[in-house]
Amino acid sequence: MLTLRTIQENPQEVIEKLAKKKFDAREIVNSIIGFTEAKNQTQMQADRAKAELNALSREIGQLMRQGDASGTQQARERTAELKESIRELDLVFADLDVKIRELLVLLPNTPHVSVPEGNSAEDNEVVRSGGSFPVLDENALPHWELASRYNLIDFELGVKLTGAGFPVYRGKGARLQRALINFFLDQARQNGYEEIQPPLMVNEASGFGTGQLPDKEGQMYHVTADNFYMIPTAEVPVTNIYRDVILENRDFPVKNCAYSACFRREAGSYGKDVRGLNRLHQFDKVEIVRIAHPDTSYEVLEEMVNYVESLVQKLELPYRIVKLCGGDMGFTSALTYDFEVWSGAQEKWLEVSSVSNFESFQANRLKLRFREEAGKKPQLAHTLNGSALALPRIVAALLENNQTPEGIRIPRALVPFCGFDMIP
RNA sequence: GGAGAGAUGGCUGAGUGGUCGAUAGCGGCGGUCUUGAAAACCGUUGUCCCUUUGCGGGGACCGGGGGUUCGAAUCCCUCUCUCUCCGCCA
Repeated sequence: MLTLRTIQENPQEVIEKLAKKKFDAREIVNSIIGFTEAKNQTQMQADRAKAELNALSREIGQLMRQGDASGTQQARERTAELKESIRELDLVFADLDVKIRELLVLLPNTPHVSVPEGNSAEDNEVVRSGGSFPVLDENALPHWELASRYNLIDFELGVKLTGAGFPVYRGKGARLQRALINFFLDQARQNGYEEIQPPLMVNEASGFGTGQLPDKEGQMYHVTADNFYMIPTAEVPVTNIYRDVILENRDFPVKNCAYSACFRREAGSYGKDVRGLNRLHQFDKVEIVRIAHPDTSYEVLEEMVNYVESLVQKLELPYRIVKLCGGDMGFTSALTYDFEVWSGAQEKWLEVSSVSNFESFQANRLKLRFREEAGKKPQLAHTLNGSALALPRIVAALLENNQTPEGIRIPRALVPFCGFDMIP
C-alpha cells in the first residue's frame, strides 16, 4: 500500500509511474486527494468540538466539588449539543476514512525508475545468463516420464491420496528433495541468513500484512473451522514476524531464510503448463527475506540476485536473469528479477525464483518501521524477498538436463547432500 | 472437549468513575563520577492523526467493537486472543 503522504505530495508523479505498470491511476488518485481534504476538514471540526467537551467535563468536575449545582446544570446542558455534533462528525470522518482506505489498496506499487517499459513477458529484459545448454538425444524424455521411469515421483498416487498437483516423492526422488532443501538452507546460512521454521498456517492478520488478503483470498487454502490459511510461501509468516515492529538502526541487516511447504490453489490456471512438476498445489521452497534501510535496499536487491545466481550456478543449470517490465510486474513490487532455468527436454525456460524489492509498500501495511537514531521519528523500512529456491522446476530441469543412458547424473554440489551421484 | 483466570506503554507490573497517556521497577538514551568499565546518583524515554513557516496548539489510543455517563483504563454488553488445570494425544 502506498502511503497517503506520497500520494498527497506527488500525485502527478504517482500517476505517471503507475502508467508504466499499465495502470490508469488518475481517477483513484484524484478521489483520494479530494476525500483526504474533506477528511481533514472534518477532523478539524470534530477535534475542536471534542476539545470543548473535554474542557467542559473538567469544569463540571470542579463545579461539583465546589457544590455549585446551578453552574453544573448549566454546563451539562451545553454538552448535549456538542455531543450530537461530535457524533455526526465522527460518522462522516469514519466514512471518508474507509473510502480512502478502499481506494488506497487498489493502487499497485510504483515501479522503480529502472523498470523497462513493456506490456508482457515478451518485453522483459534479459540481464544476463549463464551455464551451458545440455546436449540431449532427440528422444530425451520430459521430467514426468523420467520421474516414473526411475520411480522418483508418483503423480497418480498423489491424485489418489489428495488430488492433482500433490505429487508423492519416493526413494531417491524423496531423498533428492531433502538434499536440495538442506543444500539451500546451508548455503543461506553460510551467507548470513538466520534460519526460521515458521508455522505453515497463518491467521487473517498475517494474510493482510503481506497482502494476500483480502484480494487474493481465492489463491490460498482456507481452514474454515479455525479461520487459518495455508501459506502460499514462507514469505507470509516470516515477513509477519516484523508486523507492528519498530527496529533500531543497529538491528540491520535483517536476513532470514526459511524452508516451507507452500500451498497454492492456482484457481483458474488449469490446462496450460501444468504437466508434471511445472505447476503444483503443494511444493517445497526455501525463501530469503530481508528488511533493509531505504537508502540501501537496492544494493541489497543486487546482493540477493547475486546470491540466487550462485545457487543455480552450483547446480550447473543453464539460467538467465530477467528484469520484469512494467506490464509483467506484480502488484506489490517496485522491481523484480526473475530467474529462469532451461528445461532441456521441454525446451523451455522455467521460472524458479523471483527476487523483489517492495520498498515500503509491504512495510506500510505491516507497520514495519525503523528508527534512524534514538529520539527520532520512526519511518517505514523496506522489505525484499526471493525464492532461493523453489524445488519442483529445479528438479524438472535437473532430471531432464542430466539424463544419460546410464541414468540421471547429480550435480557435484548436491552429492554430499544426496549421498549418491547417480540415479541409475 | 470440560473448568477457571487474564489481556495496561520495549518488558515486568500498579491502577475500579474526574488533570491517568497512565504509579513503580527493569531496559534504552543523555549526563555526573572513573584512566576505562561496572556500581551509584541526576535527568530523559510511547504511537498515530489534524493544525502551525516556526515556537506551539488540539485530538485519538490501556486486546477489538458497542453502550451507560457531563466525564471511562476503571461500570455494562459483545467478540477475539492468551494462560492455567483436567481429559485426549505426536
